[in-house]
Amino acid sequence: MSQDIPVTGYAILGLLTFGDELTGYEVKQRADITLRFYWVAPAMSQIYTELRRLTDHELVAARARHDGGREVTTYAITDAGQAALRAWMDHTPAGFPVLKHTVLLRLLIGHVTAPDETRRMLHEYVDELARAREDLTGVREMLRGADEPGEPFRFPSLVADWGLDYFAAETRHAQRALESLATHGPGDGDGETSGEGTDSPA
Amino acid sequence: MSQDIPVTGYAILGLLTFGDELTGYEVKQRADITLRFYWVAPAMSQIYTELRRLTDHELVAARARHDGGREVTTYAITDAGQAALRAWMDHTPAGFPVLKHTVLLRLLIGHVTAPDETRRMLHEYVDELARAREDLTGVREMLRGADEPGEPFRFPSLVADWGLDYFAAETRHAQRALESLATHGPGDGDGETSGEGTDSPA
DNA sequence: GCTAGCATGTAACTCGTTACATGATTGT
DNA sequence: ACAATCATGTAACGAGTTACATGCTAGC
Repeated sequence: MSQDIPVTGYAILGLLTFGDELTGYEVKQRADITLRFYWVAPAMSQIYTELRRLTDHELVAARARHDGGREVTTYAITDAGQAALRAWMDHTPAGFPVLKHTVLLRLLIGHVTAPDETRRMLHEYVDELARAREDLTGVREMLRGADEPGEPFRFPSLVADWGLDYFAAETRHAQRALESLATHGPGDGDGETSGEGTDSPA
Repeated sequence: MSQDIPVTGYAILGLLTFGDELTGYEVKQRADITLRFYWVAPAMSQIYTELRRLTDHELVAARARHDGGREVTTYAITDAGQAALRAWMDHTPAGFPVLKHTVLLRLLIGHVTAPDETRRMLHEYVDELARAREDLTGVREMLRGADEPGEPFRFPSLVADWGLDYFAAETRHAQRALESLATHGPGDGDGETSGEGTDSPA
């Protein structure tokens, strides 16, 4: 029944399972600190579109509130919404994650540009990874105190830890690539060519 | 000049920098073994659309051939295409990779379903990762013999190694999550709760 | 008085997908 | 002969983006 909800719709529905009743604006804020790391940070307009669709399907209930004199609409998940979310979790395959890795895409065709350019790109990526780790660490800290089994932020904490490990791993991979590129920089051609690119890390 | 080419267009352009002149069909095959792991595996129709656009911009040259009696069109990158690709590499930021991680998305809201369901999902993910590693290992083997600095598959090899490490890391992360979930399975509540979720892997 | 943040939407557009349609060639 | 693979496209559609438009409230 009603299979026509995009994944982002379920993601938003999921954000509404953590207790509170949120405005579209607040949903966006939550998405920006959680979803953005391993799903997407949907545009505001997309949030409202999705909330509209979920309301039409009666998976969320919209309620008009008065915050001061201003009209705001808050959204809460309904019982039907809980059921639909669970059905989606249990009966549709998760599928394999999709990586749109712009850095790896460019590294793949590194031969079309100067080595320095590629190294610069990798260094920038390492810097951005550091920033991402800081941000996610901040989020992780916010979850402390309610991250034990049975507590509300148990799963978000699991995911945040996974994400932090992922960023750490990416940093290592980028650094390894940089090392591999550094041994053949400008005015540098010899040294042992046999034993540094095949660490066999598995 | 002519900034209106989507990233997938540049990706295809990049595939054409490895020497040969390819048909749309062959581009698709190349994309399926390389791009699919860290970018996308574009649909055939998308490949043709993109080749059409690149031809219009004169970044690739289409040539009608006769393979037997059948008309086939092969595409080769032009000098302008080389220049455009290099300009894109050097003057547009790579940006941060986007992860559409369906497994993590579902893990985030693990509290809406049964623990067994979440564990099943993670086990399936581990299985799929194993298959992906096999596939990518096969690709990696094909690159051997031309993966030294200066050789054509140097960068693709770097990327394949990165990808293999990434899959290995994901497998570890999934297994860690499984362990963390297993300690509180049905009819199982003790064991040490203090020293297994905070390995601090950095 | 002004700016920044809160709050909600519409319109145009692009990328990319699935479904459909066609036909030739090669191997069994 | 028949199926699988090679090869090329069109059409409809969907998800998500940017740009635009509006207005309120709180703090400086």
